[in-house]
Amino acid sequence: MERKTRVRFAPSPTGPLHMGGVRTALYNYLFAKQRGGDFIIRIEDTDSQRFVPGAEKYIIEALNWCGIVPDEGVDAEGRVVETASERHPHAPYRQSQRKPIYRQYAEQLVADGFAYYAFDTAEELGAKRAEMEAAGQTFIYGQTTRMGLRNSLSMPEAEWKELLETRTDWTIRFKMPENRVVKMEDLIRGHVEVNTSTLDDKVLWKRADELPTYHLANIVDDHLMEITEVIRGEEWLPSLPLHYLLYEAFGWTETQPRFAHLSLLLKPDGKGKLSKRDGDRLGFPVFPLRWVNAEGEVSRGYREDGYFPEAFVNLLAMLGWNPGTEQELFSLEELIGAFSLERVVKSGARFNAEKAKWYNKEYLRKKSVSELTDLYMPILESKGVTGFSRDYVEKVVTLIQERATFVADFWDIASYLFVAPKTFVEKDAAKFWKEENYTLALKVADFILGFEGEFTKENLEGPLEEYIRSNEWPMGKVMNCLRLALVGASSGLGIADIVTLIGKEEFARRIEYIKTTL
RNA sequence: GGUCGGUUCGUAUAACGGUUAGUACUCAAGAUUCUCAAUCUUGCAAUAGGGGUUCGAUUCCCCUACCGACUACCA
Repeated sequence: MERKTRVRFAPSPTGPLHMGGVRTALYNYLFAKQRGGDFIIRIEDTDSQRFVPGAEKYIIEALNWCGIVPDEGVDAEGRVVETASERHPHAPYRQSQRKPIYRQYAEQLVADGFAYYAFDTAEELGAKRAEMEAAGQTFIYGQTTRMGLRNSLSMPEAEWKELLETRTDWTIRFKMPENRVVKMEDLIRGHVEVNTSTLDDKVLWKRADELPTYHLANIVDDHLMEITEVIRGEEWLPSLPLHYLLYEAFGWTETQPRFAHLSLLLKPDGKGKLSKRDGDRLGFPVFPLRWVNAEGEVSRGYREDGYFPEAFVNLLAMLGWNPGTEQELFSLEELIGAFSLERVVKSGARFNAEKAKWYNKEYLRKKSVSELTDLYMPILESKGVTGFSRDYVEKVVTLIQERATFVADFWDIASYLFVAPKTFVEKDAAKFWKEENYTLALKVADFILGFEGEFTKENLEGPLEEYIRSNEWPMGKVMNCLRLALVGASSGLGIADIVTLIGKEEFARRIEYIKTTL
């Protein structure tokens, strides 16, 4: 039976979504869309201790910014997403709201002999663990130790049944079978085998808050929501055998989803996975959107740093996946068409900030002048620049578009097209602002001021160069002298471009100013 | 420590037994230009080590090294 593809991204609202998380969501989304399936966002908030206010909203907003919109799930306001005309038998999508669902499944496992009640307190277990570690050993709650602990397997029935009633801090643990080899298939890694004798009895459900742990909630929800493929981070690979066993215990193996475990994003330098600290240290964002935590600590975001969402999505897609061709630039739509789990790389990908910038630069070049102008206008305003027509700004943008990586670069590249330079680069001035140069340059300035006919680059450029050449003046020196007056440095746009853009009067003003200054 | 996963230029990756080991980013040099940028050209640079299997291994197997994840009443 061919089932409709349904995948989910299941973040835990314990903080802002890391770019690695966005990549996981993206791969899920691409996989689903390519197959005409559903992409679901499920919030895994079963850990009341680590809940962070605002995190869920952040996650939804971040995905939204990337163009990753769910077919089912919750939106930023916490509403159930309604697509098309379909109703959602799978709601709610927040595990805390699904609380009543889980207990029966956990109890069913106990009844069927796949799980048991455990009454050891966290303190008792902590002490045991410390004790074993002191002796150089590792404590695991499992087949070798469970009979020596306090649970419904080791205690007389009457006794544990009483504890079940009187205490509210017990748990339900999975009874890991002994010495069984679990054979698993991963869509990315292939065949994986693990012997259950190395595994412990994981807690599935907690009486204290009447909530399941990840493992139970995950399996139950994936089953109930008819998930067909689970694409998640590599950190889950070690618990895959447990999940297989859980599907088996529930009798759900027929509809068990297929699994794919993605490798992690690594630090650009040194060892370990990419962390929040790396961004601060190396100067790039680790999060899609800016985030301010409860302590007021700010983490920068790709959006706020000036990355286009298309660029961000593109660079993320290429971190651990490749199309098998030499194409590097992909729109979301193209990614949907080209994506495949078979071409996802097994090894961890080291993030490279330079390449990230390159992507943005490419996307900036593809943008329309009009769109870039829309983005640049507010920046100009924030610089206190007013009084320039949109037409003028568009002309500026046209000239500098291919020189920039971010829209914010526009100002650094060509602020002199809006305001006269106040300072002059000393080194450049020393090199070009010499008498033998500027006497000539001032004559050229007079030529420009006296230029008749329509004042455009096309009209001016030829005659201007011709004038300098015919006099056999040194082109480079003269031009750079003028540039110094116009730009404040000996680098920048062509003289004809600058002059025709700022106009004769402003040109004259800058020439007068530099005469008195240098 | 144990379990599982991984290892191709600095980085991202291609080559799914046969290539002068390709491409992109970065970096360097040159060309071009009134400068800078852009652009174009060229260059630097890799199969972790050791054993097998094979006519032939980047590719398959084993060992070692290194990296990573997991080893919570966290996800």
